[in-house]
Amino acid sequence: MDDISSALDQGAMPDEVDSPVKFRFPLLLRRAWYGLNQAFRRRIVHLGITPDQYTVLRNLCEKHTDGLTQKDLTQRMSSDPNTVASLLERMESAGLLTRKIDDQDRRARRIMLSAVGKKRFYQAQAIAQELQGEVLGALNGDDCPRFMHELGILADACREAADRSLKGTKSS
Amino acid sequence: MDDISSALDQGAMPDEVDSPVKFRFPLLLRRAWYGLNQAFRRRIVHLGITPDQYTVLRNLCEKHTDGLTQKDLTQRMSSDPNTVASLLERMESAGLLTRKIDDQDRRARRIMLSAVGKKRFYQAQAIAQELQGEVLGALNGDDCPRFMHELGILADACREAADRSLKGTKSS
DNA sequence: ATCAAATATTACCTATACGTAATAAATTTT
DNA sequence: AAAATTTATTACGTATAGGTAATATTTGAT
Repeated sequence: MDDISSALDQGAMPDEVDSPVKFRFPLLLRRAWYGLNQAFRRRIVHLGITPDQYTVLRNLCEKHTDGLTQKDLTQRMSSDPNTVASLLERMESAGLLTRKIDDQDRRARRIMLSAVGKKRFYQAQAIAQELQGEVLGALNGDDCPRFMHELGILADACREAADRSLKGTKSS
Repeated sequence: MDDISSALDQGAMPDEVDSPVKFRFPLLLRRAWYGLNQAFRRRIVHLGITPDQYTVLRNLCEKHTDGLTQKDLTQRMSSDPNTVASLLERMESAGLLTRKIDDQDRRARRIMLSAVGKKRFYQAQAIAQELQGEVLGALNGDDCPRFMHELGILADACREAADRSLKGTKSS
């Protein structure tokens, strides 16, 4: 504890020295995610949906055959069952989708896009693509595929770290 | 609208064709951010703080001279005044920091880390660095600096897009 | 100096994020 | 097949994201 205090009272911040603020992964990730989300939220507010609701619509549109269960959606959205449940509740009230008990598994609920939901998705998709174009335009086009590949690797590593962090608490 | 419906009813999802799911920026960003956050939250829950509270502590530790105002913190965290206000309220109740009216500007509140807050930060920092090491280890070490540079560019582009999206609504 | 515009914060609201516990239905075990 | 276990969802609680409006203060214009 004395080490800590003295390190603090001197000028040198170990964290700063090791990795300058501009290059710290969590900071950049936070900044990018919140910025992108805020931009998108502001651009689609007139459609009466939020970025997360758009994510739901997109997932349903991509798998429109028989709809999806909440569990499916939870995984596809890298989200949480509780979050998805209340999200879908609001979206059902707003008439964007329907939820009915699954025939095969009566515990599960099958989510189906409504006509309104379908329409809202396509309206928002145009905006999403425009925004994505603006943002990715800041990057050299040639660098983009490699960057996305690496971001995918890190995203997987983050999810695995999260899963590991849970198991450690429960089983061992 | 007919175009939309017919496109939907055929098998081809335009979004899928243009850019495979695995490479879409918003998806990857979401996955990485939620995963990293969840992992960190699970690893520091025993310290009685959350990832966002850690971010506050880190910012205060890096600028420990005179503390920071809520406005300063808001900008440094790429966050929102409302969010920061309630965050700090909880942290003050938890004894992690103090808030007092600024001498120069009596509208502002100057935030100062407490001894407990300082201690919690250094406890959490060790965990944060370990986690960051695990995650970044998934990436080739040589690729890391370039990747971070590019992520920084995209983060800035996202923030600028968010700012643009706000002004468009108000002035023009 | 005074009044208007800008600014830091709070108050209040809705939408997530996600932990724990309860519930109900499916699956596995004995 | 009945009981124990697993699993999909809901119920409920706390923390964060962020919009709008109100408040207090500072700054700027007259």
